[in-house]
Amino acid sequence: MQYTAMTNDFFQNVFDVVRLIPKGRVTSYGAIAKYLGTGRSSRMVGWAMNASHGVKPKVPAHRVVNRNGMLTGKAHFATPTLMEELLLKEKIKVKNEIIIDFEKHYWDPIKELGF
DNA sequence: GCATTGACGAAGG
DNA sequence: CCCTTCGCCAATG
Repeated sequence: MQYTAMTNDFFQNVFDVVRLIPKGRVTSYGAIAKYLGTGRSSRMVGWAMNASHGVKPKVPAHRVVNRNGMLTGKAHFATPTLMEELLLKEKIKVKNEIIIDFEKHYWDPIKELGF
């Protein structure tokens, strides 16, 4: 596959940040976007995740949800239940496609990694 | 090349 | 509290 220079760079950047998310923690698309400096372009983060399938070192996309803690991207996984299962393995409980105690598991790259 | 869409988010009604 | 609009930008039709 061939992306434009900018997107390719952006994608790799997003993947790198997602891989830095500690186990049992989650973050939001907007937080990643802000950390990367793209700010409001949170959609591009989601778009990047869409290309994360089959990427080599595995990208824990299941640790990335929207700002409401909703598993909006679960439909894009191999199976509709895979995302919930992966989160559950990391002691993150999910109810009705929403992460319980989302703020408790929230991991902000800007806050944790520093800006 | 214009219109629509999207794993988002904030603001307005 | 729910719904709509706007911004953002790449991909797709």
